[in-house]
Amino acid sequence: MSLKPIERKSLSDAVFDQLQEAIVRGRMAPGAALPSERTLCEMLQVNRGAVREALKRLSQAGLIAIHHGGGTRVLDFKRTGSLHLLSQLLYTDEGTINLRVARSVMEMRAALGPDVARLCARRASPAIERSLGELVAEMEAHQGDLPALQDLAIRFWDVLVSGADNIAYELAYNSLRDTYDDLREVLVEVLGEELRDVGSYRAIADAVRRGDDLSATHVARALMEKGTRAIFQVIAAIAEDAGPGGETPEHDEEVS
Amino acid sequence: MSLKPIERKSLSDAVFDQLQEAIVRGRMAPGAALPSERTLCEMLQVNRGAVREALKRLSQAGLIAIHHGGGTRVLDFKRTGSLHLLSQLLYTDEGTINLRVARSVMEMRAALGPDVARLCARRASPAIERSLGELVAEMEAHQGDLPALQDLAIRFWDVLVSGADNIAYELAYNSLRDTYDDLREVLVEVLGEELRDVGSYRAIADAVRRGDDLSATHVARALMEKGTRAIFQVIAAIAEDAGPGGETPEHDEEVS
DNA sequence: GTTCTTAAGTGGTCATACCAGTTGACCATA
DNA sequence: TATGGTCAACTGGTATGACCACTTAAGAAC
Repeated sequence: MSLKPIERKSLSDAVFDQLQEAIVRGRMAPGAALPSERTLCEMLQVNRGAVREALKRLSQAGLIAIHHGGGTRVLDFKRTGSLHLLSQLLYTDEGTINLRVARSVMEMRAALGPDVARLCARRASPAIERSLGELVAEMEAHQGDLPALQDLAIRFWDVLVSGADNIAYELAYNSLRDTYDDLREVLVEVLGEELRDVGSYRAIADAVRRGDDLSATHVARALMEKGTRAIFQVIAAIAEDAGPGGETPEHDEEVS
Repeated sequence: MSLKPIERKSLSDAVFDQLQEAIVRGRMAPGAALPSERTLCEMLQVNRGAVREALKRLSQAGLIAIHHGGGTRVLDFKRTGSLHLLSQLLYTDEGTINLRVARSVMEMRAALGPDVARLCARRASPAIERSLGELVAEMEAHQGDLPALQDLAIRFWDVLVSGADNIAYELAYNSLRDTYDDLREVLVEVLGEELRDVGSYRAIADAVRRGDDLSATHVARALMEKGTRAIFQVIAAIAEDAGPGGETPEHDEEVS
């Protein structure tokens, strides 16, 4: 039997989640004033410390602005938020996936992936090259086992990103991977063609070993285009289903 | 006369800053145990609430992991941190600029910029198109005034990013812009050639209006390459200065 | 040795008091 | 009218002490 660890949540975490959800979902518009800390205590039935811890976190996340003596207001997270918000934005109130967010993630992946491969080919250390080779070998040993390939592909990119020696890419990748992780089961089939293309992963690993940045870039681009195309087809199909009229989702379309 | 607002800092902010600095600078290695909350109170001479608020924030930022009853440990922020850390990483202990971080930011800018232009050309609303046109007109009216051009260029990208209708790009851009803002004075000269190229901004705005995504992409790429090349020359020169041996900084080189 | 118990230490929660900054109404003065 | 002063009523910020919940490891019991 497979049991999951019990997930515990501190009070301040619960307060944070509730407020973050309200803000990110737009139930509290930018500029709106939050209730005072003491009022929140009453509404949420917790002590002030828990509320303050939550508010401080929201402030740091760029969701609210706290002013000593002057109240607390909601910010426009699209202007002040950071990438880690992606995983919060991915799901809608009803638990369905927000297609616009999913599309955004795939687009960013497609834009950064080739450049990650390029930089890795230029800068990778022997240790990185070896790791990539081992991962590809494992992929070749798991042809057909899609979930295993997905897992290996993620680890492949973990290594590739760290080999690119670009801290901005590493940090951005952390957020993208978090979001992608939430979509794993959904995407394993959609991205099947990309995941099964072990030859391309091999080609990237080889290009990195040779220091052939041009080749690494092109292979990576072609590889990611497979997945991107597949995703966009799915999105278009759902959008068509929900309301015909355009090839892209005009508003927040969803999929369960 | 130009007076700046007095900057105040709450105790928990001060605690947060001190700990974040220690972690990000590597003075506390990943896996190391933090002192207990009560110990930190004594060391920092503040009450426990302030310490807890700071620790909660560090936890959310992916810098530490708090375990109820089991202590608090430092995480590897390169694996768990988010993009907003960039602005913290930009400066070294001595207040000099970390060239590897600066290079990372410029590389990410160069990778995302053209795709932002592409998506904006595909999806921009008439309001966005008009904003871009107005900004370019202002640029043309300020030829030669480099600081003004820099300001307008930032606003140009603000609009372009929001027009791309990609939430991931918007959030990532927030962090990049924060980091870039810290470098404004330093970069205004280095990026002079890029900033003076108002024709390219005009071309992008026009391409967006026409919905010509291909043209928008190419012009944006060419535009950013000017700046990227300039930056890399400066970095190479400094690296050469500090210690000859390679065209890229081998370790954390710095510039005041 | 293995298992259980227990004490010490950790983070989590709570209540209360008071300090510090902001706001707006009101008033005095020029 | 307009400027500045005063004050009361908010707001968030800090402090303290107590207790609860959980983890860990040392020691006792088998």
